[in-house]
Amino acid sequence: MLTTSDKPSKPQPFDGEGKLERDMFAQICKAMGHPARLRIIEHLKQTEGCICGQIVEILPLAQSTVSQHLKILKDAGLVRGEVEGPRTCYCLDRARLAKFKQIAAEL
Amino acid sequence: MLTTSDKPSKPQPFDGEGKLERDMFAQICKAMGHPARLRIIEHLKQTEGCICGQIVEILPLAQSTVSQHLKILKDAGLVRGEVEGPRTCYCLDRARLAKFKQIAAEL
DNA sequence: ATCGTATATCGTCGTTTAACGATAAGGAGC
DNA sequence: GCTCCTTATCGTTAAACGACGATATACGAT
Repeated sequence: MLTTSDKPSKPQPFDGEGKLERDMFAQICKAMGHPARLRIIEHLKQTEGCICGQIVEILPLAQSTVSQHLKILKDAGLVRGEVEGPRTCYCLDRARLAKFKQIAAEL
Repeated sequence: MLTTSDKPSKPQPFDGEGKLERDMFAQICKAMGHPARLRIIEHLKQTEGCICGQIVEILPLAQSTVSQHLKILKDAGLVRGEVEGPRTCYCLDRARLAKFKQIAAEL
């Protein structure tokens, strides 16, 4: 938890408690720390699952670049991709996004 | 705003409306996308202004590295540093943090 | 004026990111 | 079987990051 905790008074390398959650949160933040990826999240938010190709059309970026961004979002757990025949359908992991919001809110 | 907007139906380079706020939010996210910087924010949160040296003691990083992290946080507007004689007192910009939370919440 | 302390900045190095084009892999349809 | 179409991955490049030590700067104190 990122809430106020008892300080261990020992200057441990990075603090044990909260470290895992902090690292996770940092990864999500990092994933969202790029306008193109935020744009993708916004779009996914209001479309409830869409084909990768559509995302490519929205952004002024090459298809391979968009694929990279999607991978980063997937690695952060913010997005899931389900293969659907020859194409892939991406959708927001709303639970994950909610988790992010929750941690952010108690920051 | 990151809320639902009318789609311009033109694949503009990145979409005009919301771009500024999105870029700003992306910068803040990026700044928070590192465990050490999150750690700094957490500490600043519960100390209400503290000397740079204290932060250096908390983190297992060199003084110059910490200074760099503080600069990044300052550039993102999350932190303010006031020179106080020979030392510098850093404190959270809580309004900025609130802004971040607000945008995050309406994501 | 000098010394010591605290902080910022510089220069460097290795790693990662962001972008691209080109290529491979996996179906759908002929 | 081939041939599109869609997406992922590879290889490359330039730029940015993260870390460090060393140095410069700015004050307080002696």
